[in-house]
Amino acid sequence: MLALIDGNSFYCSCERAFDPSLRHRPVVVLSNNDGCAIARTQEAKDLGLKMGEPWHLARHKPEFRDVVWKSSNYALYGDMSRRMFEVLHDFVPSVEPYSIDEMFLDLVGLQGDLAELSARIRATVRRVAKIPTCVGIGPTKTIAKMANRVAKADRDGPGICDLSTAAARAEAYKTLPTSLVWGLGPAAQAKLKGAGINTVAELVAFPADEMRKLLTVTGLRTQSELQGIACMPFALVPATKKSLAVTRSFGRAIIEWDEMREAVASYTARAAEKLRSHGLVASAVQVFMHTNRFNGDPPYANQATVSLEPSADSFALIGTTVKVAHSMWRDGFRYAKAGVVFIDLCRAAEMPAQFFPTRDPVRSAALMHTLDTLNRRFGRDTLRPGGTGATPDWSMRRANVSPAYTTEFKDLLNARA
DNA sequence: TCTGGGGTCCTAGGACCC
DNA sequence: TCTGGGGTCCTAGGACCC
Repeated sequence: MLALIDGNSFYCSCERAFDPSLRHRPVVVLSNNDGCAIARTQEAKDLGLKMGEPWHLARHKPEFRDVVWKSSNYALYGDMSRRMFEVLHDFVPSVEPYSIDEMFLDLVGLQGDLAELSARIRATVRRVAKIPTCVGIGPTKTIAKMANRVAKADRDGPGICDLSTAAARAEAYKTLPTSLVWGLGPAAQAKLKGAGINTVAELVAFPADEMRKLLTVTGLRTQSELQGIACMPFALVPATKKSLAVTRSFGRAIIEWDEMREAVASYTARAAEKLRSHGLVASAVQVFMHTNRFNGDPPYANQATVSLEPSADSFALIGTTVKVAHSMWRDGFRYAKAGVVFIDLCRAAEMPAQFFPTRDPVRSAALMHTLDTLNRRFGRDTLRPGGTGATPDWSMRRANVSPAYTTEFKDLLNARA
């Protein structure tokens, strides 16, 4: 049996954990560059603020006058996620983090009533990690996920939905709409509707071969999961990443190559850091840049993918990505976004040896290790490769970001007694 | 002034091979 | 009269997720 626990309005709850003035108020956390709404408290949802709504438009609407907005602060949210994980891990040995705010728990072998256990877990996460949550229980991930959504939808309910028994499922499926099912997006919903399927009960009863024709193997898998047949294994060890990206919109349009070069170099340095932190090397990289698609600027978009000598060396990678970026740069456009995506990743330890390496692998690893150690100890960007900017004026807007309460000594809260 | 970022999986179709 | 078929690999694009 599995449970899915997930933080309510997670980013907003993280902000509230350190700022009591946000309690009971409508709060929204914005995407990078203070662009769109990506997390809303219940109070903000009740006002009609939509997920993904561009804030520069929404903020002028009178109904959102009292909404408190925050720039996103991933250092804080990532650390709060880690705290949530630790609390859960004290209760349940097997925890699989699914996203920053969701974790699957393997309940097999645990004693007692699962709903009662879930209630205790939930209360402890609230008290210790300061995050309100909902819990869904079921025999497969898809069922647990759906149960979680049911729990969330019942605003005055207990925050827990238990679909562990076949009887509970049969009863619930009769009325649950397919839109609550994980993995069936707008395209799938339209097809289901066309086939006369509206409830989860109808979805489960649909002939398997027709389901395959309608929604391919993905839909078939979802159907099996809803029938209680697990197709998505519980994974205690996270799967190795297949790609790793750093992509950003700029705070203002970039029109000079020098600025683009600096941006691409900075994104590459950051992505290379991430590679190393996962113990990975990349064998190929994709670089892209494009203009603003929304504002009527003359459009230009380009991307290129090149193979690499497998590496996680910032200097080597910057050399390549800047060259690739230069090959697609065209003067006269107003660039809004660029990005670097590493693909064909493999573990550094299993990296195929090069016959003619262009860099001494031992010296490269030593240099990168020193770079990472110093930056971990003294703060990000203490040391950075030449040609990368610390906080250049094209960097993203974060006009209302909260302090890094949990990851910077200088931002620690003061307590007075 | 102003519209996010980072992932995974699946399929169709072309290139290529024998 | 009449011009194969099957397999693999790669890529682009779609769909979905948080």
